[in-house]
Amino acid sequence: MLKFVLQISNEPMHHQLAELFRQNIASATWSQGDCLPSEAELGAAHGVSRGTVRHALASLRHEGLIVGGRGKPPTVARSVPSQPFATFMSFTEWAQSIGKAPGQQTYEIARRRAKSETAACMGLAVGEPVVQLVRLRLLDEVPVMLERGTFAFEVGQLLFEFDTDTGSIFGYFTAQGIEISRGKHLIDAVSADEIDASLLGIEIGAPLLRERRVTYGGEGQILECSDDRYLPQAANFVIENTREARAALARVPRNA
Amino acid sequence: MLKFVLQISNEPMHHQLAELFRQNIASATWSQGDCLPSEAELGAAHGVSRGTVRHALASLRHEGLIVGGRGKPPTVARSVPSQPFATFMSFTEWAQSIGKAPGQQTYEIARRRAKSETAACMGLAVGEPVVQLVRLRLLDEVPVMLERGTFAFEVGQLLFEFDTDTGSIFGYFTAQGIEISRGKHLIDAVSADEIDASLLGIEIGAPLLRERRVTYGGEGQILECSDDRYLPQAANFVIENTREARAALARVPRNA
DNA sequence: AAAACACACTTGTGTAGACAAGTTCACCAA
DNA sequence: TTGGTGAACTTGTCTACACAAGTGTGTTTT
Repeated sequence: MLKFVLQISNEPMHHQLAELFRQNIASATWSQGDCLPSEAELGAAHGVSRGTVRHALASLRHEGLIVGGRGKPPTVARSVPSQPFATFMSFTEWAQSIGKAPGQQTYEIARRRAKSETAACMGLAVGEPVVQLVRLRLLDEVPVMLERGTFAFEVGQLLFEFDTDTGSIFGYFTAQGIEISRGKHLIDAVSADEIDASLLGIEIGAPLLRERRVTYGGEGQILECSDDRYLPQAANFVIENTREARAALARVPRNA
Repeated sequence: MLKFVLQISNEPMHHQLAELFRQNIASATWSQGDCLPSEAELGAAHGVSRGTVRHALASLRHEGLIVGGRGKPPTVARSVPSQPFATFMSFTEWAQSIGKAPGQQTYEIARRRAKSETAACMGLAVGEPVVQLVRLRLLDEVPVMLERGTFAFEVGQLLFEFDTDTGSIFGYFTAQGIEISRGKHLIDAVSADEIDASLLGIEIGAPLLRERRVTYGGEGQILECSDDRYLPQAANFVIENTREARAALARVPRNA
């Protein structure tokens, strides 16, 4: 641990400390079950006040990475940090994070008038313009997921100036200054229909892990509604929850 | 808003404030998009320091309930709070929270020696004793989920003194003083096999939403590994993530 | 009318201190 | 040897303060 290394960046000190602590956990410098150094020790080591140390540790507690109570330092609850927002929201970034080559084949991109189901999801009136896309996603050239996306027209029209076969829409939007702030994901399972089966190379009726996502911009406006169908033998979702750190996670009943 | 009402409980003030704020959001007293009162106003209203208000607001930020930055009060990001730990971990408690009658039919409960796959999941040696259970779960008498659970012997043996047809194992363990501290959930999709199909009343090969869960005790020991298979038309998982609040959530590749 | 500036107010960061609640270990008495 | 006690240390809660960074509004200048 280098003293004062944290001052090189302009980031708030408690952010830098939290990131350093996450790295210590991910690299097994602090292993699962290990006690962390005391707050006083961490403060002395980094030249910050106890309050700043506590602020950083609070973030880790909220992520469920550390647990503990009064009288003894926290212990590492688990060794795998949660995925950053961008890694989860962007297939391309995720692929790269696991050391695989992302690939995409666009089967269609079209401007359309929203039908009733789409309009409901997008918070639009029926008939308003949207941009829709069907795209196969691959890892190391192997089909993994079929993506059906519907974009609000204001952002979707930008996609006609972007080659959707070359990479990440998330990344492209971000580069265009579009703020992507929040995602809501509904996870269920469906049978592969004819299109799924044909593009993913599987039998009609095979089970697919479906993620329906609503993506929100910085003002809370809906940017995208999508339906991503994963081969379950290729990708899954992992969620951890603890009694101490509420996860933004719920099991919900279906009305049908 | 009643001044000083928060002092009636022994809970730390910042916890009480956070809970009050969550209720304000859930009850739409503060609606999505609304600005919250300023920190100074909240502090004056509740007779606490600004630091305590900020501590409570930090919890809400970590849960993704509120967003915002310098110069103006935070706004409500969404109106649905995350599910409490116990509600997510306990089918019975979840059912009750959505106003449905939970039901369960135990098809088998047995003490066995762990086979290699089970041993690996439980962190045991092959051949060590475990308690295994197959149970159908119902909502308002309608089959919803088939649960296959494997319990560490130390806790699983208690189930032979409990009627698993009457209710919640989570609740029973808690009442027996067993601390349940953390859950790890892997979500994928499978085809219904013969047992699934027979007990859930569906066709062989129909898609099921599978949740494989590892449940940890207070010392980090594994209490249970389970395989829950939901009818996707009955229940799904909803997850929200934001750029500001890291969720303990990841998409992960499968090796097969 | 539009742009720039000043000011009051807001949140975010960081420090410091006090005290309560809890843990651990050494020492002493039974 | 075992159990109890006290001290040192730990974390958790709460308050107070200072300053930076940002927002919104009113006033002045162009």
